[in-house]
Amino acid sequence: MRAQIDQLLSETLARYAAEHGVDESIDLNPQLERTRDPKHGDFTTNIALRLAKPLGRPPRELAAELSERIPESKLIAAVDVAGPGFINLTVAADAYLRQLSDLIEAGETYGRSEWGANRRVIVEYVSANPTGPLHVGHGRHAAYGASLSNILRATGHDVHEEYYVNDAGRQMDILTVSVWLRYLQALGEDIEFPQAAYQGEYVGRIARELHAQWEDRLARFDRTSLLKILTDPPDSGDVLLDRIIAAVRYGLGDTGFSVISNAARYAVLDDIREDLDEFGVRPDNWYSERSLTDGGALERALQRLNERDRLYVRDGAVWFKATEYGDEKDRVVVRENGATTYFASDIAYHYEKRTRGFDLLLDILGADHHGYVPRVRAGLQAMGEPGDSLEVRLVQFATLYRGKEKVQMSTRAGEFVTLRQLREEVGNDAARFFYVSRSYDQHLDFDLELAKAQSNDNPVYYVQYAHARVASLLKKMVSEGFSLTPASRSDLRCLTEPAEKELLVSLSRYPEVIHLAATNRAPTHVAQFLRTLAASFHSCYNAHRVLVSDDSLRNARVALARGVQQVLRNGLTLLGVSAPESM
RNA sequence: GCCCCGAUAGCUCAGCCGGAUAGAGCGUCCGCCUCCUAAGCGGAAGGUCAGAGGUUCGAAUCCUCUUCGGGGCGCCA
Repeated sequence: MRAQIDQLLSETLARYAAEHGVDESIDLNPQLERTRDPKHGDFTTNIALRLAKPLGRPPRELAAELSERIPESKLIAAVDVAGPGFINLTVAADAYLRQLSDLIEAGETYGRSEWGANRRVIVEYVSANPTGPLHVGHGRHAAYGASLSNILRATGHDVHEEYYVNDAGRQMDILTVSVWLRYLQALGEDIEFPQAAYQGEYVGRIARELHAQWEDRLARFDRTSLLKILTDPPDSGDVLLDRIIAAVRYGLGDTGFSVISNAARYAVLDDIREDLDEFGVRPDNWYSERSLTDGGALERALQRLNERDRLYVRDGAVWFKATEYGDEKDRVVVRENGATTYFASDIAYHYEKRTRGFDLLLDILGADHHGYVPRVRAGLQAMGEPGDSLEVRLVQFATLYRGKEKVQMSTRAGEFVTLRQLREEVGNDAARFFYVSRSYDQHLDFDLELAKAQSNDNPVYYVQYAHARVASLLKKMVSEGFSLTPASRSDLRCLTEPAEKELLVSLSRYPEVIHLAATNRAPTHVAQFLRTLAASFHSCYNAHRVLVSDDSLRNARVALARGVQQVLRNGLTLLGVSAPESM
């Protein structure tokens, strides 16, 4: 609806510009908006106000001249000039009724568009290290990334969802020795478990499974030097861990070490996969960082950078000339000890995404990565890819509260509330909705007490209830012997109450909301819209009986209720929230 | 020191590309079920949009500075 009116205005402006020889440099975007106050009609444009100065005309006169040139359309019932020079447009009542019929006809496809023109987008999100269960912060990323992917898909993008598995590097080694030390304890060895190692309960569980399978065969080597490290630890936890890693790797050999490492990784990844799956989050692909090394992609990427003269050696390390692409400083890609950095993997990974044919690489990252963005973009550019093929959305932190008290979270210390715990407490629907009810770029305070209380504070029930109410209404209609007769245009003309008009307007806005949500990468717009729509529905439902004896009026109101139900369901589905038939 | 995010009703937050009288929920107070689900609805009270400048016909919205919060700045990932 909005697009059609936009078109009318563009024609008007083009016509006016041609008649008066308007300079081409002047922005003729009509800036069409929905009105907030029904007294101002349905749509308004400020174009006369904005053009008044460049054209040297009084805004109200200009508005009047433009109004006269708006083409005849059965969409528009009235055009008024108001206030300082707004042009207010009143949409013909029948246009809304037509929209309602179209909506019911379109069903689950209502709101979809081809706007994205099949642009290939890869959305990378969550990508948590497989060193422990997902916590509440990851849940926000999961809900956001999955909902955004759905919205982009609904607006005609070719979307591929991916989870990048950071399964290489030191963190995995720390997990490995954490498991191994617990395994030693399972064997009955009396050792001090280091503070710096992973404390979580799952570490012990993996260790016990290893013990059951391997008995003592993963500890058959001389452990005296290792035990000495543990009984007389260095001050730094990191140094301690490095020594333990070296000692365990030496004692077990690469093969033995990778038995532990693989067991730990698979156990944690399986848990993450299952957790996300239950949360309705299902990436199309899990991309292993190790596969970059094993498949040679990392090596090839570094080689390519070298061929392009973007690397140099200093202090025994290999550096990438990130400053040449606007980064603050150059960055290390190969450390003095010969190990490649996480950043090196990321250059290779992002380049690899481009070679898979994606037009847009959309990364959903934590806000703590903001300093990281320029260098990844620099990496892409240095590889010969356009810098704007990378788009990064930084999700602000979710802070957890228990009532007034902030819950400290640290993966390594094992002090966290897991996503799974959260889901079990508040339910998947509430969690999904709650996570996207705040804009991704704002801090989110997640109060467990409040979420656990299952009070009416949680807006998901409110929206779902509206959906269930319609379902109940339709059942009631059948049990009272009314037939579901599609409403004719003349039936629909019975919808004359202000509350009904408000609903019709709301329903016609839905496609615009989806479009806006896609443009701004903001599923929250959908969530906010659903709350507003549900509120309008509850209000209307309370004021006007649907199952009245008058056939025309009943058919019309049933159609309106079905329209509401359809839009609620479509919106909830995009957010990964169920639309229950009864509550 | 540099960078990112924020400050809107007692609390938690919406507020689109700058637009007409700044909204909702919770809480408080007063009402509504012999009637389609009361997980609902109606009404009342509640505001220096952190502060100060600036741009503009017009600023909660854009720019600058200040204050106060949250986070980040590694040959970690």
